[in-house]
Amino acid sequence: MARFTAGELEVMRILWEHGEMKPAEIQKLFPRPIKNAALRSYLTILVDKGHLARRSKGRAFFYRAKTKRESTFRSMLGELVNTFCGGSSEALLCHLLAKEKLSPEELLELHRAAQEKK
Amino acid sequence: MARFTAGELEVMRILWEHGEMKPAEIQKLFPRPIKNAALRSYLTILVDKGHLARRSKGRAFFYRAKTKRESTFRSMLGELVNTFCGGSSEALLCHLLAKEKLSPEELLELHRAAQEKK
DNA sequence: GTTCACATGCAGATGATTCTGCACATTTAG
DNA sequence: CTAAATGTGCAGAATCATCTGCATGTGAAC
Repeated sequence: MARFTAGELEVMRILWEHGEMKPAEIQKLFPRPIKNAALRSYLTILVDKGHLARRSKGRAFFYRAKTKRESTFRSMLGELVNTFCGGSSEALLCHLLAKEKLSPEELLELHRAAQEKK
Repeated sequence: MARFTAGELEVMRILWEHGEMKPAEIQKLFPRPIKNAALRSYLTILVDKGHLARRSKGRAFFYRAKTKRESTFRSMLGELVNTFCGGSSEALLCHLLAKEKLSPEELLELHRAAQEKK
């Protein structure tokens, strides 16, 4: 559902973490130097797409994420799984387990943590 | 490293699976109706970017993937982990374990499978 | 040879993404 | 009041992604 370009995602990450902000604040947190006007161009597009909401407060506009971090994560993870793991998460899990070099004990600990999270 | 658009990824998936092909063959396997010329437009771009190689064979051009499926997978997975899991795969693992509703036994079985894969 | 199917070459339209420049409004410092 | 700093509005340039149309070339069937 939610497909973002690299630049859009940089904006979303900041707003997911910091809540409601105005462009100049986002600009300071941006992972690379970006001009204020260039950043506002991203913001306008994201508002048009419905991913951000904005409201006037004082003399500035404040922006906040409407599209949730968690649903974007699920959507992007789903696309990855579809493309590379035949649509099932099992292959992805297997890949991660192989890569992470976990002992069975660590794995079970992780499993317990996952159960708690639910 | 390797960043693909949705359309480019559709092409790459087919070539990863089928090896070397000419446009008309790719066209038949394409997940949606696409005109031959539109498809060739993708192919040209992917060759320019270095993701595909092409060679003349008979009267047609044949295309094959230069960028490997496995490295693209790693790259996209890495980006996902960076964006949503603070750069460590652990949170992703945890998320997947919670979602997959595995029993500890199934988990250990998966773990064994992962060890073997290495 | 003629004709048809298949394949590429090329030019470019369209819209999205990314970014720039400049004008103007408002707050704050002197 | 004046000037600098900070904020937005707006117009649009540059590039890329996606797709279309038409011309041309070549092999195969007749």
